[in-house]
Amino acid sequence: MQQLIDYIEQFVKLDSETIEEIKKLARIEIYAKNQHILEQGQRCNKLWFIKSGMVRKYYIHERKEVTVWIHTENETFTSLQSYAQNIISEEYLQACEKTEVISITKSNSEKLARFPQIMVFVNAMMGKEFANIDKHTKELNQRDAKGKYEYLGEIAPEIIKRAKLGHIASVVGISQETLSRIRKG
Amino acid sequence: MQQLIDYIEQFVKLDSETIEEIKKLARIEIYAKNQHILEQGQRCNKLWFIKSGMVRKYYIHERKEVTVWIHTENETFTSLQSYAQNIISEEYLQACEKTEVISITKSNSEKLARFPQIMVFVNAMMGKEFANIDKHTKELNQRDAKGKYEYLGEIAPEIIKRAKLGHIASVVGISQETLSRIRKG
DNA sequence: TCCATTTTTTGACATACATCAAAAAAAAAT
DNA sequence: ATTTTTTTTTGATGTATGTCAAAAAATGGA
Repeated sequence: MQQLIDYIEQFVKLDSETIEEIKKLARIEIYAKNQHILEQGQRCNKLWFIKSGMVRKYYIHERKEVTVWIHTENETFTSLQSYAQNIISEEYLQACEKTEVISITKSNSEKLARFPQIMVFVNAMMGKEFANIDKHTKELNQRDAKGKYEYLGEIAPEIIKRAKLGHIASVVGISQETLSRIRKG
Repeated sequence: MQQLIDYIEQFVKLDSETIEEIKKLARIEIYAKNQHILEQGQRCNKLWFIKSGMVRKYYIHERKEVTVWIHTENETFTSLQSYAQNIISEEYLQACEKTEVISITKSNSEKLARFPQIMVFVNAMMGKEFANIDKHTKELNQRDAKGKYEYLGEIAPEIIKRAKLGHIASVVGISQETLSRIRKG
């Protein structure tokens, strides 16, 4: 649990009461390699923080998987559309490796909302996340296949190192074969 | 000003005190065709709502303009990276037509934050905006040039009708020539 | 109304990348 | 250790779309 506290404290200092409350409301979950954390059609009512492992977010388009993003240690994730709007998810969340996460349910996170520090954290995190997505989308659009791959390497080296070729290719929107050729040189 | 009130009330009912405060803190601004509302390098400290007209958000990449989005009546806009993180903007905001907007400065919007209804509105709007960008990015990536154009037509018919060819092409990430050919049939 | 500027269209051409299929390599299972 | 399955690599081929350049059309000003 300490890892999550440390993560939050990068954004905002927490007092002990708030820390206690977080500890009370958060849960540890463990997923095996390839196990799904969330499946398409389910309602996503949790936020997760990765203690260890790797999680892939993807959806199916015309019978093919499209990997949206891959998260690693000390990152948070959720299926945002589903979580924020309480609709069923179009996305799957899947552990790529044996993965240990800390989860907070939506109703528990709403209990935390009365702690002002938590709201500051949530807003800061959302703002940062939003700005990042915005930036990455622009960067990827402007580059050719090699450039896309290299850009991903800059902003997310862990993905490049640990994820499978096909998943990486899908994240940046190129074919697996093209990525294989790029890697050769 | 009533237009903005109506817009907010789509998300949340406002009491008269809150309405008065909004009226006090918001300002009307008028921009001529092609006039810039924000330039690259400036800090963006306002949120805007369009009463009438059309606003283009773009940035320069390798000496060429890349149009990010085009907003029309009854929409809000800002340069989010700059506004949220208080950094200088990489984006320009430009009126495509004679445009009338309602603006609220960041410091004034922070004054409004003590009205709970306003916070509900801001969160709902941000969540919706976030989910939209997420969705549109995915949709556009999956389609060919014609499909991209048609998708834009579905989600933003006003853009298709009123914006210039080159700007529309840039929004969906295809060349102006290709879009011209698509339109021919 | 005519001229100047901007925007759109058209044509010719080049190429980056997807796709399909099959081989090779790596990982997992027995 | 062998076999099976999964993942990655390699080769051959096709095509959608970008780019460049010039003409046509539309727009706006004087």
